[in-house]
Amino acid sequence: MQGPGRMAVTLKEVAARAGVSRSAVSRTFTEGASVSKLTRAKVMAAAEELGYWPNALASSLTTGRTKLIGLVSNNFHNPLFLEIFDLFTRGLQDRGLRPLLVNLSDETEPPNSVRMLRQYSVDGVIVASSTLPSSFALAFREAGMPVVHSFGRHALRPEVDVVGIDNVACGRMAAETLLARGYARIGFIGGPESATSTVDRMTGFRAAAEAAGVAPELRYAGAYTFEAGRAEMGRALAEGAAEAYFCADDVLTIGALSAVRSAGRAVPGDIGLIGLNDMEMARWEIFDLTTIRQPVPEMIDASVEVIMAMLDAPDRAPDSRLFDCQVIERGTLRPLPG
Amino acid sequence: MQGPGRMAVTLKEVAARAGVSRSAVSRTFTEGASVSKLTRAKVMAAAEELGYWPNALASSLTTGRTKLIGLVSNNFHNPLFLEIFDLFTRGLQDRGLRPLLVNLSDETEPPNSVRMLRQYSVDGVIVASSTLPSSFALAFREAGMPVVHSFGRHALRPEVDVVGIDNVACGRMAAETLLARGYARIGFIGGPESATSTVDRMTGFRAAAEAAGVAPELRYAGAYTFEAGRAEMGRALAEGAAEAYFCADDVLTIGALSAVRSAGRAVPGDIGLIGLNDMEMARWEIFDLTTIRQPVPEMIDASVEVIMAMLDAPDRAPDSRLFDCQVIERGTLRPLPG
DNA sequence: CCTCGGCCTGCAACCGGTTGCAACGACGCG
DNA sequence: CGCGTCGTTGCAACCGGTTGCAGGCCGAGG
Repeated sequence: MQGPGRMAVTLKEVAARAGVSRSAVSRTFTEGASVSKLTRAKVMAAAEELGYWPNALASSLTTGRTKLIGLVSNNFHNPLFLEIFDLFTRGLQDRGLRPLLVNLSDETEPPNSVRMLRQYSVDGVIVASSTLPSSFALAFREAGMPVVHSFGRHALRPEVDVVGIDNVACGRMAAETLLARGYARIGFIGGPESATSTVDRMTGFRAAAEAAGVAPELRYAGAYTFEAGRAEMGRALAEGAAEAYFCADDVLTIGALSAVRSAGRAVPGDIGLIGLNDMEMARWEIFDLTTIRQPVPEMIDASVEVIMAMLDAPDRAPDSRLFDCQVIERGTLRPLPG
Repeated sequence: MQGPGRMAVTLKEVAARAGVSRSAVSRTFTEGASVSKLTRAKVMAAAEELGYWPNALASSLTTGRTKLIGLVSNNFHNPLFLEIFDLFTRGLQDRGLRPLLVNLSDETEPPNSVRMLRQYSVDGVIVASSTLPSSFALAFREAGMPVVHSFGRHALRPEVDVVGIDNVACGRMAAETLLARGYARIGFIGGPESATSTVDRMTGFRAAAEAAGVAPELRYAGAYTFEAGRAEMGRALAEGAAEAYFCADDVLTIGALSAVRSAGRAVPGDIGLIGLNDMEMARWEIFDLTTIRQPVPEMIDASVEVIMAMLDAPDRAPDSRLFDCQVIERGTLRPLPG
């Protein structure tokens, strides 16, 4: 049952033991192939005794399928991404796919990663990042791999499949939420100015604010990190802060919260904060963040489904799937009047 | 230069274009093979034009090396592990290895994962977990794969390679740190009672406390999570808490901190806390955790080195590499007297 | 009883590389 | 000039599977 363990058992050995041809063994392990009950039984018995399982890499040579999916990201400092990796690995595993994790933190040009992913003949690539330029996803697609860019930027005629949220709408939603609560002077704290997520959220935020006749304060922390959020909020406080801020990411919001508290001011008493993502930590009582929830599990599920679909129909026209976000009321904003 | 992109270019096409045999092409791309300067140049030119790179999986068939390393874990809810994944992926990538990420959160028995890792012929396996039972690492080794258990339990005659810390010593260090600061009634809050890390840390803690003539309060939160830590600290407070606690993990400590603060008591004024790990978040000003630092980057570097060594000498006797930990003084313990 | 069709089976070629081996040419040396 | 050596090359077999094809077997139908 357990098999000899040490070395890998091959098709040939099973065939010999079962007294059938190698093809028969192969067919026993291939979904939908034509094998008689008897042969299958003999093969299974032999396989069981030897502890045989087909070598996925060898079969990929002829089938052209490795069931390997490149999971590429550069966000290894945002706790949200631990949740994301958890969900992606489970989602892929559940469907018989294997994530090949690629860390692009130090990479600025696509060619290296394209080459690597090609060398391993991944069946598809999931780019999970809100900060990687879309040139990466595009380069993968141009190299002939099915790609989905999760947490990427929406476009009307996208060049690669995107699963994301409407960042402009989220920015608008944030501004409206603040205004509805009677905050008059409001501000935005973004991440890297180069990240489309920050740009779009700012755009929506500003538009909604201006539509209501207020000119928002616009700030950029430069990164989606605690330290960046804290430092930027520190500067805001020094310059006479607004009454409430929309921080473009929860971890940024937590940094801002920290800065406000250690300046001896209260949240939401003195300054209101609203974040974005609703990562697990946002629920932690010590933060109790009011934030805009991004439906991460649903988005990841959709991403995996898109990749699955592309495995069968690689040349489908790319599509953009947007998910609705929703304000989660917790304790960093004063309540709605009335 | 970029090549046609669409489909994968093969050895044969390069050989044809360069006007040489397939072997010549293969040898051009194999370190240390015998090829003349002229042939190599012709091959490289052809390869460049076609955008050829050898298929790593095909070559693995004959070489027996995939350069794939199984990175298996079940800790997808502890922010420390995001740092760990970051460092592991970089460390592996830098050495030309590729992490195949395996999420064992729902898995209780090794056979499934053994089979999966064998199907993909990984060259080695890194078990990165402080809560997975050692039976997993052992099962991988028995299936013939080089294994290193990172953050695993130390043993004098280990059955698999281990890279870790001396948890008993850490427990002792924690107790001594608390006692040196004049805390008289001290307690321990562990994670899952089944995790060896919790057991060992408790053992050391209790031993050092008893050696000083104090009987520590022993508690178990049941998991290394914020909520568990918060709930357990809540119970401790309700039952009349000790003066200071050693929480067996930083995220647990943060949970405890949250409970203390929301009970209207102060840290470290009313209750002292010391954690373990020194994850990034511990430094966040809002927590400012006094904690025992585990040298994670060094440990991961060592783990990767061990795996590399095993690739060349798979039957080396397993060894246990322990790293020293160190108390990092921050703001959750009162200062040393005097 | 013969024929036809469908189900199984094994043969052999193939997937994209690697490698042992023998042959080949150039070169140095006696 | 003959010989041995070395570096280089291509052939062919092989890694562990898959799959088109043709042939064998069987039962059903005429």
